[in-house]
Amino acid sequence: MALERDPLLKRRDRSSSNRTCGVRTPVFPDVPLLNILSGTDRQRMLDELTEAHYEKDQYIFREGDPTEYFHIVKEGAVKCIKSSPEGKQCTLKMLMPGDLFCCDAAAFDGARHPGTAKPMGKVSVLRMRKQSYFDMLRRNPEAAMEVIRYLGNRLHEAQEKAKVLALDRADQRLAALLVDMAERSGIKEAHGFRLAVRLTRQDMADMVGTTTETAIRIIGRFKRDHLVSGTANRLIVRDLARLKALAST
Amino acid sequence: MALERDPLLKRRDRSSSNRTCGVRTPVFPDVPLLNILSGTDRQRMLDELTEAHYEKDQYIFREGDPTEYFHIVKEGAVKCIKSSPEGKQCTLKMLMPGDLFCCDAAAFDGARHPGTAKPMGKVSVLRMRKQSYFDMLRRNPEAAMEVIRYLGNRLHEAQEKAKVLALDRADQRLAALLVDMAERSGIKEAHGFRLAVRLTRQDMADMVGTTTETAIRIIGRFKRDHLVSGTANRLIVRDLARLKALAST
DNA sequence: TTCAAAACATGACATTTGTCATGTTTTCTT
DNA sequence: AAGAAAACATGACAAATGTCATGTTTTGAA
Repeated sequence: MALERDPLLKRRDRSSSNRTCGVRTPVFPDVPLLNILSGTDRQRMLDELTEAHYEKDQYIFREGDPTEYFHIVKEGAVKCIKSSPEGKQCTLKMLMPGDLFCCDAAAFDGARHPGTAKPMGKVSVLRMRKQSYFDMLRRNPEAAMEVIRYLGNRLHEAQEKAKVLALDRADQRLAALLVDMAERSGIKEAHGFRLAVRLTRQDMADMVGTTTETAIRIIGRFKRDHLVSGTANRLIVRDLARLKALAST
Repeated sequence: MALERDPLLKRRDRSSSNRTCGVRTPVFPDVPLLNILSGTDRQRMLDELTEAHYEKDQYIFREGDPTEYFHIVKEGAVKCIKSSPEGKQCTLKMLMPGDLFCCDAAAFDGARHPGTAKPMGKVSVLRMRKQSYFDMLRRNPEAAMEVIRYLGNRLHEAQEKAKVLALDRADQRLAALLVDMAERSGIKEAHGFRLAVRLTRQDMADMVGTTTETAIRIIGRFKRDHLVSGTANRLIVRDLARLKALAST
């Protein structure tokens, strides 16, 4: 997933009012939504997209906050979390570069965020006031179609996740998680795929709906069986095939 | 949720080629997607919507089938199910009158259905070939916006479901299900809300990701505590408040 | 490099849930 | 109304997972 700047913008002098100070609007070649537009419409959207940066200990927004922006992940990983009244919490989705968020209905009227968005480390996101975003969609049916396509995929993903939570054991869910992470953000190394995102046992537990202890024990077993190695800072998925088999036993 | 016919169509002579034989195209006042259109566009959509009927033992479509239509539930309830390789299955969503399905991306290119749609009893659905549907969306940005809104809500619903599966115990999940069903399809009676949809313990188990036995035991407890009464044919939710409290302990 | 904090690990035990077997009640069909 | 099938019920036990306590290793900041 390339992260170069849009050549069109390379040395454009930006004067948009709500941009991050001194930063050129950056753009991805790999965000279909941006590539659908051309000409004035494209320029207009680029003008209204601004970049924001966050650190690990900040929140992009929290459950219950009013929805102001539509977002695109530019760099880094963002997790979407929800908590229960008892204080337990779960991670619904790990957003990677190119992912859209808040592209949906919750943002339509005066709605509030149904979950919290928190960076996994340093991240940068592109964002746009929701009114401009909706105006853009109304002017560009193809862009709206792209958002429908994206939301449809997210819905199927969420339903697949619900299925896994409903039917699979903790070890299968963890295996599925490792496979998914390796395929989405794994960097090929001598003995397997190193995960680009730092993932603690706690993070994994939150992603598959178990406790940290259970995740530790299961990953421990996986290590003994040479399916994975390492720890959060340098987690390596060693045997994708066997993990896949375990996930869908 | 009123189910009257659209007065505009009351005695129109229909000659559309792909309609169900001898049946007038029926329309809902309560489907926003249909009310957004007007004039020729509305008429055009009505002309292309046809009605189909199914019985309990049939499938509307199955996991893996090619996607041909966009659908709207007209009458009855439809469940969306997914199965695991081991043969276990879960119900992801109960679609009620007014719900759209396959309004999403899976239907875009040559994609296949990610799950199965099965009637809970006699149902009728309105449907439209996906090409016509997409053309309609491209011509009507407001309709596309409505689909985005609908998909956004469905996504949040699915994520909420994943959260509940990840964090709550079986009894809390069942309580949440009963509250939801009572609020969405409950008919007020002397001692509570009677569910309009026939729901066996098995159905409930599939909806909350447990086994039938566990569901039976828990509902048994609920009966002893006067939270519910009756069986599939006549299930009554008696104490919504206490069920709600249990669901979000 | 050192030290505190975070992450990882493990044991013992409790709780929840699943599994299988068997029997009763309700519902549906004829 | 009768009989078959589906739904509901319950017990005994097994397996999976959670909880709590305690100790070790790794990581990151001074």
